[in-house]
Amino acid sequence: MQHLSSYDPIIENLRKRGHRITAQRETILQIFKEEPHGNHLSVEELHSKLLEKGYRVSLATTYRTLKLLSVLGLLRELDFAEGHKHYELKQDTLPHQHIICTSCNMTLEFEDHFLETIGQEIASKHHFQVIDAQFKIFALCPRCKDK
Amino acid sequence: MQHLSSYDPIIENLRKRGHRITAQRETILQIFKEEPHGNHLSVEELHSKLLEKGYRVSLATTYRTLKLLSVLGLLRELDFAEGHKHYELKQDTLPHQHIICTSCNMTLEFEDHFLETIGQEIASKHHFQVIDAQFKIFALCPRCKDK
DNA sequence: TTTCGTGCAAACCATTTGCAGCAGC
DNA sequence: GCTGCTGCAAATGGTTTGCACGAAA
Repeated sequence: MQHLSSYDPIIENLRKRGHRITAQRETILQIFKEEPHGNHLSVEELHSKLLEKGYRVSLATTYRTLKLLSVLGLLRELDFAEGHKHYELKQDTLPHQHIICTSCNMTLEFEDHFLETIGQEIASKHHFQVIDAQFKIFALCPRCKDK
Repeated sequence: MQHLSSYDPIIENLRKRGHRITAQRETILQIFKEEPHGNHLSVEELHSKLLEKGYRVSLATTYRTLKLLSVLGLLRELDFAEGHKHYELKQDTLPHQHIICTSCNMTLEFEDHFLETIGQEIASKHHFQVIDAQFKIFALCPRCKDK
């Protein structure tokens, strides 16, 4: 595939670490960039969007790409305990965390001005190097709690 | 099975909500109570301990019991993103959270004096009813980060 | 006696993997 | 041209489920 020279920090990151820039990887990144800010996608959702748009990327490659980008710290891997994982771009997103309804699986993002910092402090106290700090509130949403 | 009249809040909770008190459920709770404070067990670990001690509880029942106790809010369901869940007793444990090494899966607990409160505040602002607030720091442990 | 809970084995489903061919560099 | 990446299909592994039997209340 021919690459335009448009600079992209994630692509650069991949290149620097010796990973190849393939059409599949660029396409997957493209989908994430088109998502509303802070939105997260499950593997199936991402794969469906790829197919809808006419790109032919196998499920296996989708899994492999998401895993790679997560390990490299370019994606955030979210687990809402409903059987599959969700992913969101890490760059450009304001720090935010999630409330998950354990009944209907609805999720809600809320801004986070200081949890990030708290995570850093706690980690360095124990000599750990932070990759991602996640605060998850499992709860019943307004609709479900009234049942 | 004959029950001694020893009072146990979890057993009482089950009884009140119309669930039966079976030998399997009592045994599983017993294992958790014997664990060091704040310790968490995977389903397989729990099942192995059951068999080691001579109790015959099927894997299926182990899964069903853990699910039930979690939904009832008596166990805390923890997901460390390594393919399976962990569980810990919710009663009697001081609020604590986890740092997880994404390389070797080692986990470390740290006390938490205020994250619980923060979770409550955020949730009520959005009219959610908290079940469990989990703060997880994914990081590299001292040993793994030097590789 | 009436459910509910359990054990067993089969089913499920998200994710991973072996391998041959293709593409990035 | 070398090697990593991809697609495909099969394998894997944690978790769930249908069903008949046994136990709690």
